[in-house]
Amino acid sequence: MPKLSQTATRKRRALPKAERRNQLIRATIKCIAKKGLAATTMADITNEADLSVGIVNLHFKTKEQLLIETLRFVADEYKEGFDQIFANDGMQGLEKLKAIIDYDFSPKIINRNKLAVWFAFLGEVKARPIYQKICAQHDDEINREICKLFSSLLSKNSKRKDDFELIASAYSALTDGLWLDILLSPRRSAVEAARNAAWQYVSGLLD
Amino acid sequence: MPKLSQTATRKRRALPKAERRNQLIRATIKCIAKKGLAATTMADITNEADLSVGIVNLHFKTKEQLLIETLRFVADEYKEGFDQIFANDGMQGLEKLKAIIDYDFSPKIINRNKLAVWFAFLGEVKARPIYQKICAQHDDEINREICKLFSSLLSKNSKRKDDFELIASAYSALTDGLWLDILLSPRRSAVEAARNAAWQYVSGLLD
Amino acid sequence: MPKLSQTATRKRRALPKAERRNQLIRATIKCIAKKGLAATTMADITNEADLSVGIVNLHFKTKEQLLIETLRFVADEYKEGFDQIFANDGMQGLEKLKAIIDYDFSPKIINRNKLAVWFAFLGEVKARPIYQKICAQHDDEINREICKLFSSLLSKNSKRKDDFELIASAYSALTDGLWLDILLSPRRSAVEAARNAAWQYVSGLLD
Amino acid sequence: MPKLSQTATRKRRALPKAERRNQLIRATIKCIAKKGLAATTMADITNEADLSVGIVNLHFKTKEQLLIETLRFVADEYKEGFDQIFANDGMQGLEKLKAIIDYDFSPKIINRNKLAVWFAFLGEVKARPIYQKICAQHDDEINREICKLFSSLLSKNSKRKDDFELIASAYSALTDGLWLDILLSPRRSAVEAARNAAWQYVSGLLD
DNA sequence: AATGAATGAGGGTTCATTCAT
DNA sequence: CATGAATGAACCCTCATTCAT
Repeated sequence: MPKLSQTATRKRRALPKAERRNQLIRATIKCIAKKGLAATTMADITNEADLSVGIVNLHFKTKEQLLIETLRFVADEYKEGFDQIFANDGMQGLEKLKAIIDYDFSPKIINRNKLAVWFAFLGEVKARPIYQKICAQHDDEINREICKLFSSLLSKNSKRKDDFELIASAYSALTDGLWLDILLSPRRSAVEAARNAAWQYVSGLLD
Repeated sequence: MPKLSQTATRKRRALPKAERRNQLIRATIKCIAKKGLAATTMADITNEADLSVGIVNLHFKTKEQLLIETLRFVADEYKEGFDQIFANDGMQGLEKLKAIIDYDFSPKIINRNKLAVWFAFLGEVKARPIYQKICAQHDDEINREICKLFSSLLSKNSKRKDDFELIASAYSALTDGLWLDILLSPRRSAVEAARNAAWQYVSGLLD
Repeated sequence: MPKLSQTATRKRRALPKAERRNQLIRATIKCIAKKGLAATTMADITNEADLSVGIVNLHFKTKEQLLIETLRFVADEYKEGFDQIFANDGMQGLEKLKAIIDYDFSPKIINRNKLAVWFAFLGEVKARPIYQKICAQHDDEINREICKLFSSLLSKNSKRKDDFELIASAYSALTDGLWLDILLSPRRSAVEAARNAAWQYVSGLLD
Repeated sequence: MPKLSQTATRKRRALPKAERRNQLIRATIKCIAKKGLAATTMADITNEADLSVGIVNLHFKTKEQLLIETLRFVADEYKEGFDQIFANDGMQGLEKLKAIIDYDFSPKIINRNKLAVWFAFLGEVKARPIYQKICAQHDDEINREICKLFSSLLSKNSKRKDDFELIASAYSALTDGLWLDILLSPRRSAVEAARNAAWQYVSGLLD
């Protein structure tokens, strides 16, 4: 039982639940990018959000839950943009692939904070199946779409026609690897080079 | 006649310094793979090594130091095998590249524990420049070698001749991405598929 | 993961495990008597014992465990003295009962700290079955002995002969009630009065 | 014609102050019985009462105050019934004592929730003088009445005539002890046995 | 009068580090 | 060299209290 009669409160606010949750998730992203997943404390996060320490347990039951929802947030955000492109029936085949590449290396995605968060969670995946599950969820859907896309793109290429699955995997892996590259070596030119590399891979396939 | 049975030694026999260090580093790798970088404690590590908690301070100044040396150990190990291939003058061009690919997806490298450790550290890179530095060190050298290799391989390919740097980056990124893929989805077939994907990429370039 | 590299330690000691445990249990008794079960913190206890906060989790897994063992300690201590009297075959019947009464109101038992601890735990019994279980364990044995004693004492009393169980319960309840009385009103004379009351009850039965 | 169905009122209709207080005290009793004094939180209480957390502060200044008033509530309730018996001039001597015993082991008093609350507070008495004071208040008056009763009952008993104070204390202690017994071992028969034990004690005195 | 989001001191617990043995 | 009991800063989380609504 805690000591009775406590000191008074200082500030005051009151926001819709969803807004507070987003505010906290955004703060979490910043902290993970700045200090790493291992070293980020609740105090860091609530400090960053300029809120009191107690608030996290009000909106997320535990720190672990906050982290999970943060990962989900980042994953969902990526998936959303991806889906928009795929849902766009105005684009077809190569044009769509081009759009995906542009998206994958656009400032919206190539944000070192978000990349850092993404790879921070990936780094814990082996030890935390829940992270794995969250990542896998979107990955499967994305992979299916990419497969379909390559399948149609390669349908007329008698030589590569049957390799579309392998090629789709390679394409996805290439993207992941290029992202990691960007995270590791934040040269200004890296993003452009990465996009070119992705594009070169793709165009090389379609000769 | 001396007694055959000896009294159990309470204190472990002193081992050569280097051996103890290796023992601890191997335990660290196992722990990080099992529990993740964030959740691995000194007690976990010394338990895994079946040693006392005090011993780490004896061989490594701090936990941080042990982690750094663990990362270095994994990085060095990879580099060593890589260098052996490159130092082998008996192989040339495509043969060498083939050897590299075989190596990159050989059981020695594709060990889920080591992959987990590798990506665990990469996940903290943005927050811990020291990790970044350790990774970059080898990466630069490796990249230089890969560049040289592609430069020579593509020298007769008028169309791609000037893109060897881009291609080398793409190749490295592809490898990283495929490793990540294997870590994330440990299907038995993944390794073979990954090797094929890498090889397909390479062979596609050299048509 | 906690911050790496910590500050140095100040004091140093090293006691046999059992001694440390006893030291902590004794400190716990003092704290509960002084501040109550609800308000006693781990810091209070380790302060009282002049030890560091971390030590409790070294010798007892949790605070709850420490509390349980403290209750057990107090209960065992009482039972031990009780058993000594009952095991003493030199005493018989009334003499033995007299010895029990003397014991029940001797300074060893009538120690306000221990009484406070005892009733503090009893106060939580409805909510914590584990406390209940610990108390019940000894109580059953003690009750059995008291029953036997009264059974033999009353065997020649044709009027009360069959009520020995009821009387044994009443005797035990009376003792509990008198202890509570002493805890509540710490007049100096209370102990003597309590002993007299117990004795009067007993002697009244045996007229 | 007015609509028959009314919109649900978001805010509870204001209740007379006294009623809300009682509602909260009753909830407090339930919670203490269920979770113990130490583990009962304001949230538990307001939940149990199906009210908002803020309301306690409105009707009781602090948690401590609510607890104190809860103890007072239980104590007052007992005293009230007791006083009614004593105020009843229709009964005299033994008849009155019989009524007291019946009352002490009637379902109104032998309610495990209330017993639990009562002993929960008693368990904290040494540490919280305020609880002690509340208990003592009634106890003194009750003891005086019981003394008077035994004084008159024993006036013709030349042997015990002067022991009426000791006997009154013993009687009260016996009752407390029997209550504790009931709290600890909730066998169905315990209440009846307890009443019998109390009655046997009393009748034994008056032979 | 009533609500419940927000606060933050304080709680129990963990764990890297130290050092007497 | 090796051990492991001891330390204490720092962690996550709880919960009595406040106050804008």
